[in-house]
Amino acid sequence: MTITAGESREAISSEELEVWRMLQRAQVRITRALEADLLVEHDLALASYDVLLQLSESPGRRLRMNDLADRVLLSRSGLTRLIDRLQRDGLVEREACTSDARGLFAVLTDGGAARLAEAAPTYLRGIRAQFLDVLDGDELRQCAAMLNKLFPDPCTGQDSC
Amino acid sequence: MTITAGESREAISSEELEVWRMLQRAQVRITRALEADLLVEHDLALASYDVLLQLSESPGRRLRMNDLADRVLLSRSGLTRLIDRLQRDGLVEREACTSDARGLFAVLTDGGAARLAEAAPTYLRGIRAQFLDVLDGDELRQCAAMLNKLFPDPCTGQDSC
DNA sequence: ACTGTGTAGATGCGCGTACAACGTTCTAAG
DNA sequence: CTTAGAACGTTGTACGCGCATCTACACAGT
Repeated sequence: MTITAGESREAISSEELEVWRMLQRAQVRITRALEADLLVEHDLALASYDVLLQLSESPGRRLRMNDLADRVLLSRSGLTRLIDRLQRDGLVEREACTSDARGLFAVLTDGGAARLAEAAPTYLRGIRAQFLDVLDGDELRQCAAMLNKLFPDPCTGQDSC
Repeated sequence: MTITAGESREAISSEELEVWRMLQRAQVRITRALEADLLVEHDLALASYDVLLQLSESPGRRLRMNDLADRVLLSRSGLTRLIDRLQRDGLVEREACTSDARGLFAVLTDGGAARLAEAAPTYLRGIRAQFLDVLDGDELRQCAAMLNKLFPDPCTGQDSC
């Protein structure tokens, strides 16, 4: 393997690989535990919870489908189906966009807000148990710093309408 | 919506929540980029790569289905189907366990090892680009320390036979 | 108004996964 | 030896996701 100036051409040590593997395992493990709790206690998938949460934090409890898809890390088609289900369950409604006939808002209903409020304690408890409680303040700060480098700032959402 | 819809012992600050969310986003992002590369360049899913890798690192290039399922973070049925596919493609073979007629080994074939060797550079390059290169040595050490707390003792695999 | 390019969502389809149930085999108690 | 229960792996089934595709609409240039 050729070595040029710059670190990116160096071989990867087994320690580095191990860090990566542990990261994967930890993330999957935490996410599954969290989702299982939500599913058992509130019959709510993690993706659904995220959608409800994003909507609840948005002005007017509404978001364009496109913007929402970006925030929830879901494909457009995936979001369409998920909103279908949430709408069927009465947690969300679709509303046309007056200034752009292509656009559609997903709007959180009162029922959806209530359901979110119900589930929030479970969610927060899970995060604390699986993640936050395990780390101290310094570690959390270090973690935040690393994440900022890993995930610069893609979410400059532009809302139209 | 406020954070404490229900009562937790200690409130979770929005910074903490934000760290968790970024962790989720970063992990999904990295994993998808990695999988996309593997798929495009070698027509190999990430889960398949992991199976091949685990087998290649195991004595005799073989592992019991159950042990393998644990290491790859897959359900038993999921692993059955995945091994079906890998076997169909000639990358893996099934072999009976002589001392336990219930048991089955998944065995890496020469073709599977070759395919793994082919794909490894892509995998390693992806990890470097998405993860390792972004962090410096200190950060990597901090990350390892945190992960050890989050995921105390992952792989205490006991091989039978 | 007309046409071409781009964007917003929805839909057909195939794939991969998990859950539950099943058959087979191992193990221990009687 | 017999039998109950656990463990291993596979199969039926349903579900969620993404890709490619489609329709409807927007906006610019002519």
